[in-house]
Amino acid sequence: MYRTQRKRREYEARRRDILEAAERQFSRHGFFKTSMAEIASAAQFALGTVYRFFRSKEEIYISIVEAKSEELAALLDTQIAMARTASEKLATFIRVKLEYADRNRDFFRIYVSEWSGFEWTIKSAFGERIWRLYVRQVEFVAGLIQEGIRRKEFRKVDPMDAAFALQGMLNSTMYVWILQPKPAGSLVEKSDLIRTVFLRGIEKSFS
Amino acid sequence: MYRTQRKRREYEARRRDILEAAERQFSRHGFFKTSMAEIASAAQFALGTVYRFFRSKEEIYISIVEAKSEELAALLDTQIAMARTASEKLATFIRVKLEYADRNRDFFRIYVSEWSGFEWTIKSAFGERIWRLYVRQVEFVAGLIQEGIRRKEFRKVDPMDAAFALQGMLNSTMYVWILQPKPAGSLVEKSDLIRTVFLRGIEKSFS
Amino acid sequence: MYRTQRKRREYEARRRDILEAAERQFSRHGFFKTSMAEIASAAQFALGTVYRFFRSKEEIYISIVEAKSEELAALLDTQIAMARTASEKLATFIRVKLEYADRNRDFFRIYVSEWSGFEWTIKSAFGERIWRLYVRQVEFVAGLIQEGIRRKEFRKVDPMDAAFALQGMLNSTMYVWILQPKPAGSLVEKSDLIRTVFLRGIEKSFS
Amino acid sequence: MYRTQRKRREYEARRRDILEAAERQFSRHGFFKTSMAEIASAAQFALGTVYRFFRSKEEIYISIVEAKSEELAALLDTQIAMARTASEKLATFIRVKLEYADRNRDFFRIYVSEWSGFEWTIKSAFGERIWRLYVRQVEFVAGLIQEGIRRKEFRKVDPMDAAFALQGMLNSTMYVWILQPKPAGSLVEKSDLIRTVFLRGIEKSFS
DNA sequence: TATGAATGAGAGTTCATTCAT
DNA sequence: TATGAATGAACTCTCATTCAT
Repeated sequence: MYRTQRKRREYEARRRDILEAAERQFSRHGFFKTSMAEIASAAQFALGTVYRFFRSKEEIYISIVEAKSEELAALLDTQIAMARTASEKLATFIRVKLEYADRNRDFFRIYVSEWSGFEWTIKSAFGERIWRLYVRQVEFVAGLIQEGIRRKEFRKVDPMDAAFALQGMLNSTMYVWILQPKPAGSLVEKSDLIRTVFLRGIEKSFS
Repeated sequence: MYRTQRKRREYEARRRDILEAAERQFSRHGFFKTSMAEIASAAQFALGTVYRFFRSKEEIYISIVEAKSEELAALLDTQIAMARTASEKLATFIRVKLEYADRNRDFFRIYVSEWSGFEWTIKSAFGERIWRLYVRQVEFVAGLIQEGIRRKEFRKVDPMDAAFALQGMLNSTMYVWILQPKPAGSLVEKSDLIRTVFLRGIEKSFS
Repeated sequence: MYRTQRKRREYEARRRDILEAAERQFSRHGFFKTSMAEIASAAQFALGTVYRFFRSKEEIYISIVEAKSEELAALLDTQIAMARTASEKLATFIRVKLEYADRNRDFFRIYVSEWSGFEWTIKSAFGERIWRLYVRQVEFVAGLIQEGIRRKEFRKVDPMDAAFALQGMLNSTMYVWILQPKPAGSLVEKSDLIRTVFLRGIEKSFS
Repeated sequence: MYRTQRKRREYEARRRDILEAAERQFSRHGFFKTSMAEIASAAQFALGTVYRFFRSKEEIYISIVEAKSEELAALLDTQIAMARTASEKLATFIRVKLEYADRNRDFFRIYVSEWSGFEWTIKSAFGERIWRLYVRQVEFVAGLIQEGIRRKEFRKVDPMDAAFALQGMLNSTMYVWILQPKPAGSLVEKSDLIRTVFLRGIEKSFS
């Protein structure tokens, strides 16, 4: 039993090593220009070993996106639970997402791609899984907006449309920051602007 | 001279044919999954002929982006010139860009990629040209915002940050619309939401 | 038109070159141990060039079998047409097939495999095409036997069973001869035995 | 001593388990398309364990052929010893071999390959061992024919040539039967035809 | 100028075999 | 002794680019 446990832990550790190496390579050269040989070598494994953990390159890519999405989702759940009003919840969402991107710069190189220009080049089954993850997050935001409308905090807007717009502001902001070779200052600094613009945009009255 | 002119016109026509064919293919299968043979065949040219007009596949890709960017820039210049206040100018910007995306759905499959997840997979020299095009448009918007601040229409926000945020809202909205297999309704319908949210977000007082 | 004709001829010539090289390699090392790189190199072409002519390795294999099968079938038709009695026709069949094997030793290394141990390792679609070719030849022989029975030359035997048995005698004989590193004497010499044994086996009376 | 004996028995049992599993897999997917992992898993052993019993995949393949050959040889010896005339002995040979194939359909998928199209794909040393097994059986039959000639039962034919021809008839018949997805009737039924044809072919006078 | 056959580096993936546990 | 994770050479196939015609 102990032995099985230990084996399992080691397996998970190796799997994580590969994912981290792949994340690094993908973020540097993109999905298509990163070869399995590069990933293996960056993870300090033989090529064949990588295939013990992942069926294909696409499987690696999607595993990265899924893992990070779940981590972020958990983070959001915890933090947002502590906010009262819908406005506060949205403000928390904005801040936590930007903080997370700040700490996971490599990954967000890919995550931004998640919702743009990537998935139709990948076998549709995979593309779909990623798209679903994205939509889930947007729906989560739409729920917060909906709640705010019900509570008369926000004006009557289409929650999904507004949620997509907010995601766009965040992603665009993140993207700009990510592309800068030497990012000047932290990404979190930008959260003020986005919060102010978006909340003023949908709130009924202003503080 | 006349003959040279005609030749030049024919050359340009062929070049455009190839770009249009490539645009179609790229938008369907993505940059990496589109082969030069496909482009040539879609443009009704021999493979070798394509190479008489473009040095490489990347050259084609960037040429598409440049051509469309210029077309859109020209359109924006004309239309915005007719607006008075900064608010009106931004509203025009939002409307014209969405209208243009509406009419160029194929291209925007790629254009959205322009500012996300694509360019670092392409030789940096090319990536840079595309990035510059993007920044130029953002600077154009930042200029409009700057002007609004000067005229006391807008609150004091960082013009570039605000401009990037607006681009993000637009791109995100476009992206969602583009991904729908059968786009329900026109993209222009969404311009109301974006205009309201963004302008309310940065305006000093509200109409 | 002339140019097209010439191109076509050159295309066919290259195609034949590849088939001949592949035949040589297959017969030496077997289907699975022969790599496309080997075939290309033996045919004096670059690896990619081979793929201009054949979609896959299996496509090459089946093309060889088909080409030879057709050649042999044509030969049999011509020669058998000149025989009168069913016995003479069967004798001709035996002789022509052995002569053909004598002249196409390399190929028959593969052809014998055609009806043994090979096809279930190959994608069934291909296996089927080969199996059909084999059955067609057996049916041809069964037709000759049937005719002999009708003419009262042969005893009443199941024509297909008898035809399979004859093919077996021929293939086995061929196989033995093929496997000998330095074949002692010609294969045709063996046709006397097979003819005598088989015809005595099914004829009503004996000359 | 007892303990050693038991160990030996267990060793042999494991070895046999592996051979049986391999036989099943080979007959289903062919030699090359069967992986060692499949064999191990089918035999309910770990991959590494298989290598404790057999040096290589080829070693397994040849071991199967050898085991079956010996089993068949023993069977033939016993049964043929009970026959008197050479004709009867040959008839017994035909019947026993077909019966054996009937009971060992899986194996004969491979055994037919034994004498066709397979061995030159395998390292020659192995191919030779198999070839020797085959020749030994043919020589056995040739001996029976020789005896028949000496006893004036058969006409003067080349015993080896005739033996190869008989093997061919048998193998071809077996092959056809094996390839049928749902074998109609038993293989033994076909022995009448082969016996009649072959014996009439070589006998001096007819019963 | 236009062509498209030829090229070959490089991709993703498999699997027989080894060896530390 | 039994295990199965690790290995990496070898495979089939793709496609951007070149260049003789």
